[in-house]
Amino acid sequence: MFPAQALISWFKKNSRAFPWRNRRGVYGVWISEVMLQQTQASRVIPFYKKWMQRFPSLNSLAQARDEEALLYFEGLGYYKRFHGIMKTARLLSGKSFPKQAELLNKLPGVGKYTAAAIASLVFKQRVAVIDGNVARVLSRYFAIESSCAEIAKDSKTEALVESILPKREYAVFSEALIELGAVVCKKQQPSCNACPLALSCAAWLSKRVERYPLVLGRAQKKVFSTIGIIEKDNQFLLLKRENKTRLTDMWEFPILEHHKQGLSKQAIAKGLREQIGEQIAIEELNLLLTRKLFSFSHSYTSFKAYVEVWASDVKLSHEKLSKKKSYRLAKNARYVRKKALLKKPFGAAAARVREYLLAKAST
DNA sequence: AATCCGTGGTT
DNA sequence: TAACCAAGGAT
Repeated sequence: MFPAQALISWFKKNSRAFPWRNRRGVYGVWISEVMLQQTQASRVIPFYKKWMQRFPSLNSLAQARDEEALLYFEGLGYYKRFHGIMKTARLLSGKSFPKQAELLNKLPGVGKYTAAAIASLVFKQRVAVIDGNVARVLSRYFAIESSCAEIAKDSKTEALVESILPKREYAVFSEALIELGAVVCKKQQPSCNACPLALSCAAWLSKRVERYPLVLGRAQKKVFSTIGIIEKDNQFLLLKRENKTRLTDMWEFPILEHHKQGLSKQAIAKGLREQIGEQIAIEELNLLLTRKLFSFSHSYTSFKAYVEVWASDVKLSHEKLSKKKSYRLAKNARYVRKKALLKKPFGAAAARVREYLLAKAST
């Protein structure tokens, strides 16, 4: 018999205070649940507070400009979440949220977990709420020989959770299971001595807690990139990542991703030229890559980028460029003053370059 | 169905 | 430093 009451009692004494637990309005729960996807609660707090202050309601969000709203998501990562939020906001503008998990699941960016969480927390629907935390707790309690991802998406897990849902306070129970995974039944160094489930936990009873859940390793690819800082009349050239699969609609300095280290400057210049504007002479771009500013590495989800940042000792001017009738800037390119760099949403790698430029008196 | 999508903190 | 991790979803 699963000790549901012990878990609920534990939760009532030990639950952490979060801003999204103050009120249970569907809008706030939705925003918090999306922000919490694959993101630790402590990191979400400041983002959530600023977001709710600026966009306190569904309608205020639906009326917002995408680029301004994206600034409030900058730094959280997995930006598809942001685009899903905006799509859903406009879809629901002037309407009310659906209350059934099945319908919530159809909203952009609202998957099985988030739909169940909203339905349970806000609308008190009796549904299984399964996230990574729950999967880990289950893997240990029942000694399931699978990875968290496999457990979470296995339909049998849903039936398992439904079978242990208590008759009363099932919404609190679901939240407690998540909280237990986050605070006690952690991946590393779980606090089994403080766990209300320990006495009947299969992994704990067999002293094999660290074995669960199973993990599958994956190799990380490497990518080498070169950024060209192009400055003209004290403005920096930026490119907006339109129609890209990652970092969609965010801004960056002209960057060329290549898969070999030590690509020739000529080849890099050519690659950058194609992004910036087709008609810039290669000779000119070569002049733009005369001085290496610094280099750094940045880890993305499935690859690690080794980035070199280059700049020029040659100062361009509008006058000089406009004399070339062949000069044409790409549609997604803008020259931006230093002070305005912070008004554009940047990914972490571009933001790192931005910090470098802002910290320096000049390039 | 396997793969991709970010980031900052921890080990 | 490299590897791993944290309240998933979409294709």
